[in-house]
Amino acid sequence: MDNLNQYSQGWEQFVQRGTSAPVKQRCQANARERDRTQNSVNMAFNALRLLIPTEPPDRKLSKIEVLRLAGSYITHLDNQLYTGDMEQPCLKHNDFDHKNTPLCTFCWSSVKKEKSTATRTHEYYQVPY
DNA sequence: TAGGCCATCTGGTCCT
DNA sequence: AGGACCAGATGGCCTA
Repeated sequence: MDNLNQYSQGWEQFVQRGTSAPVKQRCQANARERDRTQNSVNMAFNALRLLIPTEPPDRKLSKIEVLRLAGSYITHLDNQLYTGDMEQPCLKHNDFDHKNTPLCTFCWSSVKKEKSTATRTHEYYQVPY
C-alpha cells in the first residue's frame, strides 16, 4: 500500500513526466473520484453524523451506523411529534398498534438515563431498531 | 489473528 | 468526449 500511496500522492508529477494519454486520463479520473469521496461523500456523512445523538457523546459512528441510526432517529422524532412524548415516544406509539415491539435505540437511551446504568453503553447500539 | 472499517483504484453506465 | 456516479476489488489499520 505504501507504493500505492506514493503513487496517489504524486500522480500529478507522474502524469507530467510524459505518460500516455489513457494513463493520464485514468489518473485524472482517480483524482476526481478521490476528491468526490473525500469532499462530497465523507463530508455528507460527517454532517449527518453530527445530527445523531450518541452515547457517549464523543463516540464516532461508522458509516453504516450513521445510515442505520439516521433512519431510526427520524422515526423516533416522528413519533415524538405524533405522541407528544419526549421520553419514550416510540414505546407509546407502538402501544397503539404493534404490541411487543422492541424499544427503539433513542427511547432506550432515555430509559438508561433514568436508571443511571452507565456501564451498559455497549448494549446501546445492539438494539435492533 | 480474524473481522470490521476505511481509502483508493478501477471499469462500467449514465448524463450533459 | 468528458465528467459524475456507482459498485466491486484490494489492501492497510485497528481492536477484541
